[in-house]
Amino acid sequence: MTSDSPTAQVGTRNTRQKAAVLNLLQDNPQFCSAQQVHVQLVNSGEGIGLTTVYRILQALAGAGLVDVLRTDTEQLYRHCSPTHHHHLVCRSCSRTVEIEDRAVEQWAAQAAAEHGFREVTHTVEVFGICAECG
Amino acid sequence: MTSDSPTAQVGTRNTRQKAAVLNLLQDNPQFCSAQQVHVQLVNSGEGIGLTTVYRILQALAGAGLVDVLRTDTEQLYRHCSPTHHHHLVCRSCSRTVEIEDRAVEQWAAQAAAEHGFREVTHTVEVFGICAECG
DNA sequence: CTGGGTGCAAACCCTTTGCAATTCG
DNA sequence: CGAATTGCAAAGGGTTTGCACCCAG
Repeated sequence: MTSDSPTAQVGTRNTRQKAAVLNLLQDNPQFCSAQQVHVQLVNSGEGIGLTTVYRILQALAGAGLVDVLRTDTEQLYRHCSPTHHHHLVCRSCSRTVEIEDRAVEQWAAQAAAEHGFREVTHTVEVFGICAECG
Repeated sequence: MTSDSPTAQVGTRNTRQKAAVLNLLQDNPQFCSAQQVHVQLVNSGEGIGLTTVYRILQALAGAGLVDVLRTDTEQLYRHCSPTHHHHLVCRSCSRTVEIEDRAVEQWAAQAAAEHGFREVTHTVEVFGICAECG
């Protein structure tokens, strides 16, 4: 938590690979796995290794530029707005909507405080079937 | 759905292994991994295979008798009350408190409804450092 | 008896790491 | 040039599966 700059540096060098990953994420508003990102990049002609995709994705997540969603077996990444928010994800088509509400934050903070917990964080994910899939 | 026997809904037979796992979980109010459960059972003299622990834990989770919490690398299981609730977990010692608040449920339901989502479910986990560890 | 349950070992699968070659600055 | 970055191959690590044996009903 040491960088607040908008285009927070992910590492110190600008490489073709980083640009490619970041680019793909910005065009894709959906959650996708590291492997999917890799395949898509390779298919679109970008020479990039799977390892590198993992490393860049980790760096981006650490920098808060992408959200991470854990499923049963893998982690999904998605470009996101820098402000705190949560997701509403369709169980069927994975369509994702960012949602936000201060009430939840307050509720979490208060519930934690009541039990003497400090340095509170929370994870919230809402799942459902979207209108299109319904 | 009424269950009189402790191993109800988890397979069709009552075995020593199922009873042992269920027993351990009931004595342990904390989240613990399948591997931890296995080690504890073996140390206490219960002959049981790791595979079996995994299978029983899965069955219990499916039957709603235990909660599942996903961390970076593993899944933690914990005996839980049958009613809907969430957890407040200490990042340091893993002490866990069940918390509940209708406001969150309503918030999630409403947020989903606003975007046309149906069959809504949600996952909420609150993390912090408990008083003892602070 | 009979089929669900068990358990060992090996397979799985996503993810991470070792290390040499590459490339940005 | 020098250090950060890349990428292949191989290791890691929790979880699942194949298959033969076992035991609750």
